[in-house]
Amino acid sequence: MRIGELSERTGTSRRLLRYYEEQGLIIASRGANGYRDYDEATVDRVIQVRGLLDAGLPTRIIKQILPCLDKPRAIYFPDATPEMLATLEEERDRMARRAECLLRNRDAISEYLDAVREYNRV
Amino acid sequence: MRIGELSERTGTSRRLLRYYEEQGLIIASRGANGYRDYDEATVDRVIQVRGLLDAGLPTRIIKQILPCLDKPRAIYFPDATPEMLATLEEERDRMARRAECLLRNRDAISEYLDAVREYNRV
DNA sequence: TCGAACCCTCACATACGTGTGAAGGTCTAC
DNA sequence: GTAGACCTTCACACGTATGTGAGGGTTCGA
Repeated sequence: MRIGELSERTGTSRRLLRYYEEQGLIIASRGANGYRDYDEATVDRVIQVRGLLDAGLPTRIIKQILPCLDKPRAIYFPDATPEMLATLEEERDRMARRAECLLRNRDAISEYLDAVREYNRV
Repeated sequence: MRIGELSERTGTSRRLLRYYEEQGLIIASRGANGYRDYDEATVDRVIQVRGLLDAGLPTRIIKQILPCLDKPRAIYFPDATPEMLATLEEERDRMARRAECLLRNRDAISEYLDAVREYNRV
């Protein structure tokens, strides 16, 4: 699939798809004419990347954690240095803290909305 | 308390404290000499703001949701227009989605780390 | 064969959170 | 009264994710 289709199917501008490639988050083979050629799985990958970006992670980190997120990651464990594992652990904890913060504040907003609705009903 | 103390107690540069004020996230009264004067509650507020920023929310949004997060927000309900309520609801849902994404990927990382550890043990 | 609709690279632009430093005022302790 | 530590505003700079457009090649249908 070419970049236009991937763009439409993921709701992501062509510019950003090229940027993600530049950052090493997705890969594309090239046709004889130089056009990028994506395979089907890239759709999901782009959606995942966007989710992580929207969740506040920089591409640098996303690039690091993506290999752990591949579905059939089974057989080969890349040269996972202890430092890299430590980084991953750290990042995992950061993510947990972020999620906690988000949920806490989400609840607070919900409470507030409930209170306002109650107030307006009376 | 002056900006230096607030900076130390929140682990936030003076520059950023001034920026948060400029963005309407915190307020400070001024002494006769022009120095900012913060009250005790500002410490918690700054920490909350930092958490939200780290969770990926822009100051624009944080400014909007902060009023709902004040502890004794009881008595007055500000002129909560329907549009603002809708925005809040939307933002709440976005936060939930982000949190979900973070937790999902956190779990994936955990799984990966477990697998690697298992692999290295054998 | 022409035009539309793709694709390419390159480069400049913007918003946002943040750093850094200049130029200068205030306060405190020696 | 002077040095040092604090404060002020202002302004320029950077990294990151994104937009936009120029200049140019390719493909395909009328």
